[in-house]
Amino acid sequence: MQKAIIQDYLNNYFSHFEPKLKNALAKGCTIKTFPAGEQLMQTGQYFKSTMLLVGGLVKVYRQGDDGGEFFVYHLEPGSACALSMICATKQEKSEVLATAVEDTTALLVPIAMMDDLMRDYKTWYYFVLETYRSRFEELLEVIDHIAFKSMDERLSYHLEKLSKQHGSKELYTTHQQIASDLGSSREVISRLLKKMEQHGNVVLQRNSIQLRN
Amino acid sequence: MQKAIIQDYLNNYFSHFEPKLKNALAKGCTIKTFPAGEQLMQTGQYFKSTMLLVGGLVKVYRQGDDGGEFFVYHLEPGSACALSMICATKQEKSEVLATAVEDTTALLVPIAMMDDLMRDYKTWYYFVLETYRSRFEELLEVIDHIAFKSMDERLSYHLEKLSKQHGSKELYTTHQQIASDLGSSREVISRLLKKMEQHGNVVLQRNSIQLRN
DNA sequence: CGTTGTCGGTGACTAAGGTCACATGGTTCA
DNA sequence: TGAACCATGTGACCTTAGTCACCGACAACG
Repeated sequence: MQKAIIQDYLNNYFSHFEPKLKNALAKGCTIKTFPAGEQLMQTGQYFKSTMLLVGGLVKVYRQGDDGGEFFVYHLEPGSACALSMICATKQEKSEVLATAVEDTTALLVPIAMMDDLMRDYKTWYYFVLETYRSRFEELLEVIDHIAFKSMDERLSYHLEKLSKQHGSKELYTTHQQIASDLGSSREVISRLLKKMEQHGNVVLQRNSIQLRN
Repeated sequence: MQKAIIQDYLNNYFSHFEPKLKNALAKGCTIKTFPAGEQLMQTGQYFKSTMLLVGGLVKVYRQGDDGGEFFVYHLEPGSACALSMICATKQEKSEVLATAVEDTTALLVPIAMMDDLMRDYKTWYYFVLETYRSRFEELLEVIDHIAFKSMDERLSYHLEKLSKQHGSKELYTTHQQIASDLGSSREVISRLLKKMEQHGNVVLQRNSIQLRN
């Protein structure tokens, strides 16, 4: 039965929610899955519910007028999409894109529930604020990086981050992909990676990068 | 009497708050003023209250490791500092700097009140979310600009913004100041401004810039 | 096996923006 | 009036990163 599955998810990834809150959520939520590569969110979209991630990995990014994309942050199980929370409550448009990097599972919390949850469960309200705060910080970090750092620093940092995300020193990706994430071009990234390899910081193979150090 | 003054401020700048909410705020708030140039917020600071602006203008900016600063957004009367809201509730450190551009007046809402306000007044909770959402959007806009736009576009945009902020086509500032805001250097800004002047978009004088068009 | 597509490597060039050095011309104030 | 200071203008130069053109290597697949 679905409700039991939802309870399970909540216990695994949102264990700090009190039992009553979990029950309330289990009652109102539905489960939705997205295969890897699928868009969860487009610019200009309206939301009817907020999402709690319970499996997979989601990439959130911004699109420029010219079509270039720019990586902003990842969402992992146990986190919520701050934008969907607020856009849902306020019925505002979304301003970013999100796609599933891996097969992803999310709990959909209908906006109709939000007001009640907010009023009745301090844990929920703290959770929402905390979600916002941490995304906000990530944005500030992104700004710091593009404002103050050079490409090579940003590249190292990005690789580190990907590595932590997947819990592995072996990254399966292409130079082109990294270039889009950082808003740069393939050649530049290839060159910088080469330099890093010469310094012994990485080992390059086709379709994969191994981090040393 | 102070309570009446606070009520007055609330009526002027937060007129959409319902009377009960205004009363609750008036009971718990204190007024604080900051002379132009004073820091309202440093990195690493903890908050004991959240701020509602009721007069003046505040500049929020980020500081790089090297000491360079980078303008993020302005706060005007009628808005609240999203960061102080959340940092206050969560007792987390602040990550940005804020200084008063003009003499500034703010209402301080003690964090002890936040939980109750949040629970009892839907208007307040919507206000908090909306504050967050709009700051979030501004951050995304900043990211767009540094990621996708060239310096001359960013400069024009920044001047426009300053002009709207002060409600005047005459900006009293220095090239150096603009350069810091945009994370660039004085010479570059001077050159670009010169070019804009040649195109008839601005008129330059010592310590001031007049926008045309 | 050859064809085709994707990925990565590389040199040459360009453009944007940052840096340096120094000039100019107001402003202030003794 | 002249010294000190500040905001600005400007040429020369350098670095970073983006672009173009093209190549080789590998994989997939008929």
